[in-house]
Amino acid sequence: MAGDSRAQRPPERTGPCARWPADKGDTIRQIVERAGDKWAVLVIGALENGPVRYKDLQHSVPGISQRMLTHTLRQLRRDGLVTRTAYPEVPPRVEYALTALGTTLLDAVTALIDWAGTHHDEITRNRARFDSEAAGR
Amino acid sequence: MAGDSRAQRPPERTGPCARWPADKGDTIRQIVERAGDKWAVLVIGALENGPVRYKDLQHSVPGISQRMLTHTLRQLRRDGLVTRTAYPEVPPRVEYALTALGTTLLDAVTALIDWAGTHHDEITRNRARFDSEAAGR
DNA sequence: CCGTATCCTTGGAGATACTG
DNA sequence: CAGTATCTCCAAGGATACGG
Repeated sequence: MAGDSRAQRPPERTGPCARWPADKGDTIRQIVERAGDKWAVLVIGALENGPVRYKDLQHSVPGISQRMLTHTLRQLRRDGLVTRTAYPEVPPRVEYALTALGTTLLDAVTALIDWAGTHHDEITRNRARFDSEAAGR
Repeated sequence: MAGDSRAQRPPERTGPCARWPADKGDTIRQIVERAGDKWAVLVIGALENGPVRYKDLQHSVPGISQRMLTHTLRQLRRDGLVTRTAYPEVPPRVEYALTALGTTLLDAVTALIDWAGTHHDEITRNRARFDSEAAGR
């Protein structure tokens, strides 16, 4: 009916894809993407062995800018993955640490990194082959 | 006069952070980021139960654009995670399927999704608390 | 039906300077 | 020392139209 020439942008949500819980889908995606976020993963990794100060984090995660460090820490705090503790001293000292929840995420991410490490060579070979076939052929 | 007014992006690599293998670091990161890539994960999930045609993938992954579907499939093929099979018929038919390697990645990603599902409520609560504290206070 | 090529918008992310 | 505010740039991603 009503021949809508141009399907008017159905506000279709990400949709019931395959297997995941559709209701929580949005949040789940955000969380998974956090695990794929370069800076978030690096920061979490840097906190592995206990509390670290802001400044030290900048050194532990070399390429990161202040902006991104602050931003990432805020996200992680918001999700309850890290805690922030400010000591009322001079000079000011602030320490960040993983929560229990954060530690479990680190474990999950570590599993993924292990997978990547295990198949690293195979994937590199696959890419080389694919590229040469695409180019040369 | 070589006036590089603006420090020209030192090609500083991501650097020896924390714990991962520094040599393979770059590739590892790319692979992990693939697991955090929304579309890649959704496409892989859609391929879980055997080969799927291009057109059907568009429906299985609702929000995706042709551009991104094609692009994602190309990446996944390049890494050797999916295969492409074109049947010389009319109308043309092309099927994509997970490789053995792709299946193992799906497992790893599924673990992460499970983690997200398990802690979904807790994280949602954390966020709500954080936001209300930040705003109200 | 299966893609590729093109245009265009948006926000992610770096550099810099300033405040508590 | 620990952050915030502001500017800018670029590339990821959506819409669209066309080619095989």
